[in-house]
Order: sequence, then structure tokens, then C-alpha cells
Amino acid sequence: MLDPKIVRANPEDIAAQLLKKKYVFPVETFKALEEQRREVQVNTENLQSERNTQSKSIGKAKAAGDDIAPLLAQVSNLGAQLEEAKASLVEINTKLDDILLGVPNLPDPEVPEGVDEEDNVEVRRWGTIPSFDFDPLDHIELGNREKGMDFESAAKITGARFVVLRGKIARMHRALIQFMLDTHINDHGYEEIYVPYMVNKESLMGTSQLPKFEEDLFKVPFGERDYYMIPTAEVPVTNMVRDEIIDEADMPLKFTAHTPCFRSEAGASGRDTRGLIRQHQFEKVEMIQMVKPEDSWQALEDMTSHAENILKKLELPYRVINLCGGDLGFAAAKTYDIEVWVPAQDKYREISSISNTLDFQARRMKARWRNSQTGKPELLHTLNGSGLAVGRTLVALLENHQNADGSINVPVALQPYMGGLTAI
RNA sequence: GGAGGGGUGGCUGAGUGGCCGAAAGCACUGGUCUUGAAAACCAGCGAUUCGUGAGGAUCCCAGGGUUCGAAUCCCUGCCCCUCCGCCA
Repeated sequence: MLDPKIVRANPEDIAAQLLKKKYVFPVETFKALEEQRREVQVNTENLQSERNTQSKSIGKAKAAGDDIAPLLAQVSNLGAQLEEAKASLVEINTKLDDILLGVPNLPDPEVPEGVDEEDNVEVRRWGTIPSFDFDPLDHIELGNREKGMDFESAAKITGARFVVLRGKIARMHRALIQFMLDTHINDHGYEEIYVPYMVNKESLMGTSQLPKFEEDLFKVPFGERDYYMIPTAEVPVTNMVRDEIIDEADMPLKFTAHTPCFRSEAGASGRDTRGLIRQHQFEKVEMIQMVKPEDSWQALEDMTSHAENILKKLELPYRVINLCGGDLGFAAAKTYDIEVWVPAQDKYREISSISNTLDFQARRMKARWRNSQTGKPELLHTLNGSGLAVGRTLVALLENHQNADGSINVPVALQPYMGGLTAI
């Protein structure tokens, strides 16, 4: 959520900045509501103040043994007025909250102008795109060898956009997870964390998947309320600091977690229907940092390099792009996507997304740290990034490292996790 | 699933329907003392919000209710703890 104080002070300016994200902020509605709010709030607080003093004097009179009947008569209609005022204040505040909760984060000035992925700006490339002296297969064909990748069974067991992995492919999938976690823990200084795969509404509000993007989530009814399957580890891990005040000495918090991710892909029917690219359930190793505000931009660069490092070790060619305003996510002020080369599609595909949300999520979550300079709690900054999406990494690995006979070379860094195998 | 006990400031922990935004301790900040530090002593120290300011409002798990007045009484939910049962 944006700082309501800043929005109030300059609604036009905020609206102009949000335009870069292709979001139209309802300036006039907001201003009108704000004006009403101010008026009704002052009135309500005056009534409350009046009631408080009256009640206090009743208490004193009673203690002194005086007759309180006339005093009671004085306050008799105060209650009804107050109730009315409170009710309309709640109504106005609800409307204002609805607006503010639906407003995306402001894009950073460094974010390029643009509408969609066409306008994203490439920052750098790494690696050499492989050239094959045979007809390379796609990951589905490669996975079919020895029934390593079985979409039919998954469709029977569950439905479309699920997969069954078997044998060496399943092992490689697991090896990738272990490799990524170990690298983040040992080389990049993250703490491993295991978290629930279902979360409550409050957590999703905190990281801002709710209230706007409920249709992207799998909901699980439980008793009187609902749980939701996590769409990313960002949700449970970031919410660790919800309603907390972190000691400055404990900053920054750097967590890495492996979790499955569940997405309804509601708006993507017909896209990437074949193969492992877009599934309802996929594994991801996530990096999360909670940092002091002055450190968050450096943290974004660090996290991006951490994700890149995984790809380098796996010998997979990639490029880093700076997302344009129109392609930027709801909570992000700036996002780097990392795209890996997918030979069968003859293009780069997203395999990681690293975002700085500044204090946007922290404000929703009331996640703060105690500034030792001021002694006061202040909002911290949260960042999240994939390091990496495991299913897509498997795709890239199979396709980029394939041989003419359909075997797959195992990159050196991954071999210890594959029992020393150099190829499968 | 059954039976009990709890949820109070950064932490621990008192709290009678009005004198409670809340005792006390710890932690923290400033000062005295000290070559410096520790200890001791003195002082300060919750958050959010409205207002230029004085000051006002709100917050004692959450949401309702009773009352002129609720941290305190009642109801519902959530969470935690103890015992019993069941169980990966």
C-alpha cells in the first residue's frame, strides 16, 4: 500500500506516476472521499471527546456522593449521535481503503516506459546460445525417453497442467532443488527456511495477492474460513515479519526456501499448454530479503546476481531484462526478469523475477525495524526473487545440454547431486 | 474429540467497571561518577492518527454486545498452554 499521507498530499502527482504502470487512479473520487472523511472524523472525535469528559464527571460525582441523574440526562442523546457519526466514518474509511488497497506500487524512475513485454529493456546477456549439428528435441520429447515425463498420468490423476516425473528426470528435478538451496545457503549467505504451503487471507493481503488477484489462487475451504495454496514462497516467508519489529542488529534478514507453488493460471488458458513451462503446480526456490530502506536497491542487484549465479553454474545462457512500467507487477517498484534460452522455442523464457517492493508490502504488513538512530520503529523494505523456478530450469537443462542420441549432459556443478553422473 | 488455563507496551509481567495508555522489572536513550568501560545512581522511554499549536481521538488477540463509562462484565471467532483420547 502507498503511504496514505503522501497520496493525500499530492493525488495528482501520484496519479501521474501510476500512469507509467497503466493504472488510472481515481483522483476526483479519492479527493471527495478524503474531504468527507476529514469532516466526519473531526465530528466523531469531538463527540467522543464530549462523551469522555461527561462520563468522567459522572464518575467524580458518583464518588462524591452527588446526585448523578441530571448528568445522565445530559448525555442521553449523545450516544445516538456518536453511533451515527461512527457508522458513517466506517463507511467512508471502507471506501477509501478499497481504493488504496487496489492501487499498485509506484514505479521507480529507472523503470522504462512501456506497455508490455515488447518494451522491456535488456540489461545484459551471458553464455552462448547452443548450436546443434542435429535436430534438437524439445523437453517433452526428451522427457519421454524412458517415460521420464508423463503428462497423461498426471491428467488422469488430476487434470491438465500437471505432470508426473519419473526416474532420472525426477532425480534431476530434485537435484536442482538441492543444488539451488545449497548455493544460496553456502555462497550467498541465506538462511534456509521451511514454511506452510497453505496460508490465510491476512498473509495474502500482506504481500498483495489479495484482494485484487483472488482468481489466480487455489482456495481451500477449512471450517468457517478459507486457506489458500501458496502461489509462491514469497507469501509465507515475507509474512514472517508481519506485525513484527525487527532489531536493527538482526538486519538484513535473508531467507531462502524451497516450496511448491500453485497457480490457477486463470488468465492464461491456451498459453503454453504443452509441456512443463506453465503448470498449476511447480517447484521454486525463492530468495527473500528484509532490509533497511537505504539498502534495498543494492539488495536488488545482489539478489539478481545470486539468481544469475545459479544459471552460470548450470551453464545455461540467459539475459537480464528491466521490466517496463506496463509489465511491472502490482507490488513492485522495479523488477529484473531473468530469461533463460529455450532452444525448442528459439527464444528466451522467464525463469526468475526479482523485485524490490520498497515499503509497499511492509506497510500492508506493519513490518518494521527499530532504527537505533531515532529509537523509533520504521517500515522496512522487502524484496523477493526466484532463484530459480525449478520446472523451467529443468526444461532449459534438458534442451540446452542434449546430445544427438537424446542423452543429457549433467553440468559439473550438478554432478555431486546426481551421484556423480556426467550424463543421463 | 473431551476437560481445564491463558492472550496486556521491544520482552517479562501486575491490573479493583470510572483516579489506567496502563504498576514493576528487563532492554534501550541521556546524564553523574570513571583514564575508559562495567557497576551504582539520576532522568527519559509504547504505537497509530487529526491539528500550525495547545491539545484531541484510537489501540490492552479479533469482531460483536451490556453501560453514561470497558483492559476489566457477556457472546462469538482465532491463537497459545496443560491433562486425557486418537494419530503421520
